[in-house]
Amino acid sequence: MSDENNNISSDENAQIAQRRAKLAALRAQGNPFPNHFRRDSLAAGLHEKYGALDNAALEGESVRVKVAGRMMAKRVMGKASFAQIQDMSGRIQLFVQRDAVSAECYEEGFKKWDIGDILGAEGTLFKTKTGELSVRVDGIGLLTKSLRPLPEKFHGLVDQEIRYRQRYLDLIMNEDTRKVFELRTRIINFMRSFLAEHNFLEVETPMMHVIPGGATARPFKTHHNALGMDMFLRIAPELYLKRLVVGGFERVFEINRSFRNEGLSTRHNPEFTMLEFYQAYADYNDLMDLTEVMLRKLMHDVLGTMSIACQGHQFDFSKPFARRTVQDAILHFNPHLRDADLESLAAARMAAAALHIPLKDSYGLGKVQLEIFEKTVEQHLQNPTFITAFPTEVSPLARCNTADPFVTDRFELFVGGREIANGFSELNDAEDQAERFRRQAKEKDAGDDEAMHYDADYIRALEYGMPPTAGEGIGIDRLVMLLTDSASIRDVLLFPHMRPET
RNA sequence: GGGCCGUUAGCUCAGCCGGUAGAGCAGCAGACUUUUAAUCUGUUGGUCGUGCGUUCGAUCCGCACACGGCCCA
Repeated sequence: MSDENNNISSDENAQIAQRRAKLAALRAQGNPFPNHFRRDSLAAGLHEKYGALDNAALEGESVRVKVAGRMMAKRVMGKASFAQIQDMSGRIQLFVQRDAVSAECYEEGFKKWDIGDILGAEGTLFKTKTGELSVRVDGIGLLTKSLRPLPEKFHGLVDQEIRYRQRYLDLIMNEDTRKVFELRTRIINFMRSFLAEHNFLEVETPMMHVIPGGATARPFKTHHNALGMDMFLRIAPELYLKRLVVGGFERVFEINRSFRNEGLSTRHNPEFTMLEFYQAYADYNDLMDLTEVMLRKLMHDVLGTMSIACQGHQFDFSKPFARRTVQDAILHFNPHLRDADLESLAAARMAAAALHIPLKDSYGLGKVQLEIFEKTVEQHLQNPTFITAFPTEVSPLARCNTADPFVTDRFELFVGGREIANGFSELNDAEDQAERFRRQAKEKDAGDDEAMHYDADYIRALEYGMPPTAGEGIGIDRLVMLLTDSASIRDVLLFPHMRPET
């Protein structure tokens, strides 16, 4: 180990120096980072089990406990002190008396320890005269010396930047933050077990792709040294999951990261978590039904409510989700438009121009319709709503509708004006898929760097035959934002992407 | 990418018309054996985000940059 002078950070201050001096004194007496203490209780468990008893009953049972955690409060009153330690479950108060732990331990140990230090303590449970369940400590030790002072006890840590950059500190200080991430995990666990119960097989597919596919997005590029080749971080797992359906895994899902090389915003992080699942012998209507059942059960089981408040709006999951097509939705929210305005490219372009929606010359009717939809409809889709029949032009992996091949058998689910899920009956016609890849490749050659590559192996897989299948992707981060009332994706990512500190 | 706002002690925040900075908490020293934002007495702590400019003089005014927040594309 380096000595004290070699290893100091640039933001040292007097308080840290004082703690380093205390640590140096501890080192002189022995190992200041012992790892022998074993607790037998967590704070929340004690409150749950003994919180209802009065002091007479508690003292009568003389319950011995060993607890450990970070000291978050310390109130010294001469020869007795109160402290609060925080563990993974919550907080418990310690009552530390000099005569119960020895004068040596009290004066030279406890009184010199700092808020933020990690302690182990044992003793018996009792209730103070104000009724707080506490441990009457008869043995206590320092388990880890903390060198940095914690934020102020009352206001806590408020600075957004520090909360994101030093999430560990945010988690120490803010119970709300801990709750968000615990809920995130419960949401993901729910979906995992829901799908497993419905006979879906969880799989892991490559995150490093030679041909990035499954979405229209710019990829991150990396390089494989031994193979001497560029590779891409995946923008979606879709094409690999469908290869597995070809292979006979007729229900598969994956929950993991994808990467898109785009800007950062309150809704975009370069790496984000998607759930994708695929079900053979099902179509997009089956998946809408499944999604509705899954989200309702998620609300019920995990949140315990069918109505959620997010950013000042209330969303109701108790009623059947509305379902309407892209065209119907456009007409509904633009009463001045009529069917004819969406039926030819020229008319749709005029309608878009009247709405001040910028278009590129390359856009066909489908893309123009989608632009109008995004600019005039999405924001109004507050309660859960499935939008169906997206134009084929903007759905290169989806199966065309049999009656109207201009659109695909595809849906997106919107809540609070935001897309939560995207699913469709899969295109399993290898020749049609090859033709769509060729069109995408042409657009890529023409300069659209978000257009898809031609994936010959994927076509080969389809040529063996993929059963009729429907697939869906759910943006986990955005779903968690919705369910935790979070304004920014950074609030639901433990370590959101940040520019380097200066 | 554009607009607006922010950056002052470890943390949360003040700081008037430009005259080298304050509070609370935390820390340090002391008192205190049922406190809980403990209390009481005393006290340390600052390259005011970075750089340039204007000025006799800049935390304050101007410009640029960095990071963050909000809104827009």
